[in-house]
Amino acid sequence: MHFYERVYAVVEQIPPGRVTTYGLIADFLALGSARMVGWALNQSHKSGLDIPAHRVVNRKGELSGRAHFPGEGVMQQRLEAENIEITDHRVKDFEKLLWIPSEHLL
DNA sequence: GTCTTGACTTCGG
DNA sequence: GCCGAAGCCAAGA
Repeated sequence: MHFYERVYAVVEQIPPGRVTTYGLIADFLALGSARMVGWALNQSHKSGLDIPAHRVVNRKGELSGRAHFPGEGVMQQRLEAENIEITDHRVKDFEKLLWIPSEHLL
């Protein structure tokens, strides 16, 4: 079990309409570095798995990973499809929609 | 083997 | 509140 497989497991648990951050996932899995989460998700498309990576944003609620999606604006569209409002590449009411792994997973 | 590069975060100024 | 620097750690060159 590589660390990125655990990242996928957590990301898959994020409920639709909610978001979480790289740092929270890194902390919950004790990865020691939030960058590893982003790196893991970068590999996710390669794994052929369907990971809802659009629900993972940086600590400010910005869609920092949008550039790595297949098309332009794909990340935002997927979030809007879950009733999450995006303004200027940021999640509206980010703090309210924030889903904290440690409060829901063990 | 070292060096660079990040879908990041925190701290000092 | 906004920079710049540093810390972080796994790939890829």
